[in-house]
Amino acid sequence: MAPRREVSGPGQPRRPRRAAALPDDFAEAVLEVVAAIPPGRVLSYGDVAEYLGVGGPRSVGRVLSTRGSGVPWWRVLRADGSVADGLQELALPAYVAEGTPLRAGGTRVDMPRARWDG
DNA sequence: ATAATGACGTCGG
DNA sequence: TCCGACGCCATTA
Repeated sequence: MAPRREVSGPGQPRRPRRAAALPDDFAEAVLEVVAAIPPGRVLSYGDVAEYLGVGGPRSVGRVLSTRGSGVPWWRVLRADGSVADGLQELALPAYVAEGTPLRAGGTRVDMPRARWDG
């Protein structure tokens, strides 16, 4: 089936322009899932990876880091409900605004209650 | 090709 | 509950 791989054609755009060799497919899938998380709910990086069935938590984190802009990235955090340092300043207020269940202290999300069952 | 790094996860103390 | 160590996956030096 098929011809594939016409390497002789100079027209192949290729696009290894820069990094992000993560298949756009994967990146799009991640962004899609994140965008689907309703306000007040969250998912861990591992949850997203497990949901997609490929890659790992770190891969998901990389996608959000590189192409995270445009989606509610704060709804994806660590499995223990903590947020990467540097993002708390932006994420915590968002949780309060969305009514996301927080643990005592208000520095971590109450995962058992806030985890989205997509 | 190997080592180091990162928006992670799990285990042991 | 807090901290450190090791494992995973993909990218970069």
